[in-house]
Amino acid sequence: MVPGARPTYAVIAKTAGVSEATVSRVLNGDESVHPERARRVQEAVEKLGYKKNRVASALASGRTGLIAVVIDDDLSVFSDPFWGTVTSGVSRVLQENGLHTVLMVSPVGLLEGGVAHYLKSGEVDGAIFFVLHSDALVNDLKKRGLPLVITGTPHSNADIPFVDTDNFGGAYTATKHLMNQGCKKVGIITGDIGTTAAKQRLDGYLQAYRESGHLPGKGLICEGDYSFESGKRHAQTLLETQPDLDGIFASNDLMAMGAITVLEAAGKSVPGHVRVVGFDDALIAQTSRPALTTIRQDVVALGEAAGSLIIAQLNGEDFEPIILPTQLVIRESA
Amino acid sequence: MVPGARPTYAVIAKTAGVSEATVSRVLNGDESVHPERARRVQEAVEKLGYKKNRVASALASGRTGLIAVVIDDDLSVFSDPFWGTVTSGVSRVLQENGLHTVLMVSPVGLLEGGVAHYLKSGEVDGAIFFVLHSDALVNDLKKRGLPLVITGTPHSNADIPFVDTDNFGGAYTATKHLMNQGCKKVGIITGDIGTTAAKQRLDGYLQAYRESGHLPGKGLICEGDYSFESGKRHAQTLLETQPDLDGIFASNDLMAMGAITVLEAAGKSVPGHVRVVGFDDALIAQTSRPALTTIRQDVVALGEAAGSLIIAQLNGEDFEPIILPTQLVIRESA
DNA sequence: ACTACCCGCGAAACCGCTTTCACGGATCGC
DNA sequence: GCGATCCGTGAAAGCGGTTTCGCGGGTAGT
Repeated sequence: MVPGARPTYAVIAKTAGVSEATVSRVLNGDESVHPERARRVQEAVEKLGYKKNRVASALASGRTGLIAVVIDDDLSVFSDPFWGTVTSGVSRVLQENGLHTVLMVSPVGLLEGGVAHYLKSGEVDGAIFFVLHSDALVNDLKKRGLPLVITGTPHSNADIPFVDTDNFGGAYTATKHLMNQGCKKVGIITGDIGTTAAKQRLDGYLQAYRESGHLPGKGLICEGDYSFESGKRHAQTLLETQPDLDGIFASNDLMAMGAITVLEAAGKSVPGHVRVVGFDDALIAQTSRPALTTIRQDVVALGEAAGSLIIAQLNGEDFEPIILPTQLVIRESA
Repeated sequence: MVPGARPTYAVIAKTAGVSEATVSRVLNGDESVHPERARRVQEAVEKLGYKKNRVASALASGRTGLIAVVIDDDLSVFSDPFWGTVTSGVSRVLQENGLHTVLMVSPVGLLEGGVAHYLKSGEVDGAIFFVLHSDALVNDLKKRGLPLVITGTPHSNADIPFVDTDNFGGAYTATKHLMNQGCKKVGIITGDIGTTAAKQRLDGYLQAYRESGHLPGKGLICEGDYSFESGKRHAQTLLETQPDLDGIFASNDLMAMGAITVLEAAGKSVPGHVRVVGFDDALIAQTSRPALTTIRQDVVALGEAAGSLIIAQLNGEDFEPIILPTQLVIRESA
C-alpha cells in the first residue's frame, strides 16, 4: 500500500494532540499514560480507522508474530491427511497465542538452500520442522538463536527441542499383533528411512521379530515413502518375491491401503490370506473395507505439542521433549 | 535477533569500500554498478555470511512476499483431505514465484475481526479466500487495494477475482446418474448453504429433479457441513424419515462415506438398497468398500488456479475467473 | 520556602533496508 | 578547448513503528 494510503502514528498523534510515542504507548497498553490523553488517542484511532502496520512494528520490535511450519518434503505429501491434521494442531495453538503460520513445504536441502535462507531472513520468530532428513540446518539455526521444534527424534543432537509419537512401541505392537494372530512371514513397508520416525518403526518391527526367535529376510523389508502408490508398489513386490507372505505392517495408513488394494486385486483376501496393519488411524482406516487395523497416534495432539513447545521457547520458559503414546486399533484387516 | 547479531548493509559497505546504496543495488541485481565494485560487495557478503533482513526490506519496499491463505472455517476442516490438497496447489504456485503462504484457518467474521485486522496490517501482499460466507470483508479489502482471489463464486460482487469448480454441473450429473439408475427418491446432503458452492450443488440437484418432472420433498434435503459426522447424522435422518429412499447425493466424499457407514450399519446395502454418490474424488472414494461413485474435481488445479490469479494481480496482468470442469467417476456405490 | 525526587510525556534515535537526488567525473559534440 | 550531457555513486531521507533519555512540573519532606 502506498504511503499516505492509510493513517500512521503521525496522523493519530496530530489528531489526538499527543506525540507519536504516546500513541505507541496507548496502543501497546502502557498504563502510565494519562487516561484523558489515552481516550483521545483511542478516539482518533476509531475516527481515522487506524490499523497498525505489522511490518514496521516487526522491524522496530524485532518480532514478526510469524512461525514457519517447515515440511522437509515436496507438496505431494498433502495427499496424506496426516499433514492437514497435524498442521491444524499446530495452527490452533499458534492462533491462540496471537501468532500466524507460514507454511513451507519443500526439501530443506543444504545450509544455503531456499528454506535456510528464508529462515535466516528474520521474517519468522521461530520454526517447527516436520520430516527432517538431517539436523544440519536445525543445528545451524539453533546456534543463531532461532526458537525451533522438530517433530520426530533428532538425528544426533539431543539439545534440539522435539515432540514425537512412540514410533518404536507402535510398530512393535503392530508386528506383535500380527504374530499373535499366527502370522509367520510379516513384511514391512517403511517410510523414508532417512527420517528417525521411519527408522524407529523399522526397529520396533525388528524387535518384535527378534523376540519371535528369528529375523526377517531382507526381502520382507521394503522402503516406501508414505504414499499410497508406494504401498501398492511394495505390496506387489512382496507378493511376487515372498510366496509365504501372511502379514504386512505398513508404516502409515495410506501405504496400508495401497497394499490392501493390490492384495485384493491379486486375489489375496485381507485378512484371509494376508493380514495388514497400518499406522495413524486416519479416517480412511475406518471407512475402507476391510476396515483397517492400525496403530493410532493422536496427530492433532502432536501438532499442538509442537506449537506449545515453540510458544514456551518464545516466552523463555522451560520445556521437555514430548513423546505421545500409540494404541492398537483392531478392525477387520488383522 | 538482537542488533549486531548479524551483519547489515553498513558492515558490508564498510568491508567492500562502497556505500550502502551500492550494496543494495548489487544485491538487488542493478547492472549499472561497476563490476569491480560489485565483485567486492559479493565477496564481503560471502565472507561475512550476510542475510538480507526481509522485514526491513518489506518496510522499505512495501512488499513482504507473503500471501495469506484464509479458510473461513474452524480448524476441524483439515480432517477433510480437500484442504491439504488445495493448499498444496496454492503453495506450489506461490513458491515457484518466490512467495510464502501464511495459513489462516478461522471464521472470517466481521469487518473488525481478527482475520480482517490481520489482512489490513500490511503483513501480506495478497489473500486467497476459501469457504466464504459473505463478500463483505473481501469487498472492503478490494477497495483498499489488496490483491485477492476467492475460491467459489462471489455472493454478490462480480468484480471479485475468483476460481471455482463447476458445482452446479457436477451435482446435476450426480443426481442425473442416480435417476438414470432407477432411483426415484434421491436425497441430498449439502455443504453449508451459506457458501455459494454448496448452494450451486443444491441447485444442480434441484435442476435434475425438475427435469424428472417433479421436485423433492423437503425431507430429502439435509444441510450438512462437509464433515464425516454430519454425513452420518443426516443419513440417519434420511433413513428414519424417508422410507422409500433409494439414492443419496452427498456434496463431498467425507459426507458420502459417513452416509455409507450409517446405511450399512442399518442393514441397507450400498448400492443394493440405496445408491450413493459423493463429490471430490478423494483417495477415500477409491479405497472404501463399496468404492465410492463420485464427482471428481481437480483440487490441486483449483489451488494452482487461485495461486495463478493472485500472481497475475501482483504483476499487474489481466486475468479471467477460472471455472474447472467436473467429471463423474463410476465405481461401486452407484 | 527550598531542595530533592519522581513521573508523564515528547523529541529523536533506531530498527535495516530501498530509493531519491545531487555531485563529480567522463565523454561527446561543436 | 569549452560547454553540455550523461551516468555511477554516495549521502541521506523515508518506510512506520518502538524505545530511550531528558525535561519540566508536581509533590513531599525538612
